[in-house]
Amino acid sequence: MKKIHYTESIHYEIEKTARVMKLLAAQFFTKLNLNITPDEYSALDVISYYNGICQRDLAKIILKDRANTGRILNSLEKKGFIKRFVDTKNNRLVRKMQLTKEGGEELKNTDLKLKKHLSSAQKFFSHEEIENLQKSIIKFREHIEKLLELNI
Amino acid sequence: MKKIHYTESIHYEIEKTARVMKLLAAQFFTKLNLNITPDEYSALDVISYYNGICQRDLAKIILKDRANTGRILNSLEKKGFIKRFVDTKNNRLVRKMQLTKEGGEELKNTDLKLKKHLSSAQKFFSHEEIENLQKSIIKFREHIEKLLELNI
DNA sequence: ATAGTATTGTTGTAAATGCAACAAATTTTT
DNA sequence: AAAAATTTGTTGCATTTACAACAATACTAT
Repeated sequence: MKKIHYTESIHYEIEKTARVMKLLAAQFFTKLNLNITPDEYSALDVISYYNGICQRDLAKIILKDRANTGRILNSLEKKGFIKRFVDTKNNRLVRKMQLTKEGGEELKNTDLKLKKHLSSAQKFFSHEEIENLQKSIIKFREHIEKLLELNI
Repeated sequence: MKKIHYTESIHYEIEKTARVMKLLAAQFFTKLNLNITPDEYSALDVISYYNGICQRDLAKIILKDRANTGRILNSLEKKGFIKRFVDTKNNRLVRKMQLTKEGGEELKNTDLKLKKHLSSAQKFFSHEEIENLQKSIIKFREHIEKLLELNI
C-alpha cells in the first residue's frame, strides 16, 4: 500500500487552511488599522454572545489556555472594552465578564469594517457550500477529538 | 440579517480542527517516545518526497518561515537524520538536503509507530469521505489564498 | 473533622513563531 | 559598468504560546 505523504494528508490541508486564514486575519487587522488583535476580536465576539461568561469557559471556546486567555482579557480590560467582576459558578468563585458600552461599539465597528473588506470574498461560495463543508469538518473533528486528552 | 458569530463561522471550525490535530500529534509523539517533533517529522517526510529540495522550497511546504525552517533543519542535521550541501538553483547558491540512512530509518520507524497508533481512527471514515472533505477544503483555501499577500 | 482532591485564575519560564535586518551572491535596470 | 533590486539563508528580537507551579477556595472521602 502506497504511503500517504504529509502534503497529501487531510491533516496538512487543514493546517494549511488554518494558517492561511490566520495570516489573512492578521493582514486585515493591520491594514484596517483596528485597535484590537484578531484574538481580542474573537474574545469580544464570544463575550457578546455569552454575556457573563467566566474565564475558563471562554478559554475553551477561543481555543487558548487559561493563562493566555487571562492575558487577552487583561488587554481588553485595559482598553476599556470589557469589565470583569467576581461571581460564583457551581459555588465557586470565578471571574465573569461582560462588554462595556465601548466594547460593544468596538465590536460592531470591527464587524462592519471586516464585512466591507470581505464582501468580495463571499460571492464565490454559496451559503450551502460553506454549510456542507462546515458539517463535514465538524464531523471529522468530533471524531479525532475522542482520541484526545484535553486539559483546559 | 443575523450576525454570524465567531463560533458559528467556518473560520472557527477550521482553526479548532487544526488545533485539535496539532495537540493530538504532540500527545502521540510524546506518548510514543519518538525522538523527533511533529514539525521535524513533517520536514523529514517532505525531504523524502522531494529529495534534494532547498530550504526555501521546504519552508513553503511545511508552512514555516525561512528562519524557523533553518532551525528545524539544524536540529535534524544535529541528530544525523539529514545532510545539507550547497548547490545552485536558477544560478543561485542554495542549501539543499537529503535524508541520511539514519533519517530514512527514523522516518520509516515513525511512520510505523504512528500508523499502529492511529489504526483505530481510520475505521470511522471512508477514503471517499476524507477525499471529498479534502477537495472541499482545498477549494475553499485556494479561494481565500487569492486575498492573501504571502511572503515566504 | 481532617486530609486529600478538584476547580479557577495567575505567575513564571521555556519553547515556538514571525518579522525585520543583515550578508552574500545574482539578476535587472539604467 | 555601476547602481538598484532580488534571492537565499542566518541572526536577533519581540510576541505568542504552552506548560508547570502556585494560591485560594470548595468539594469529597475517610
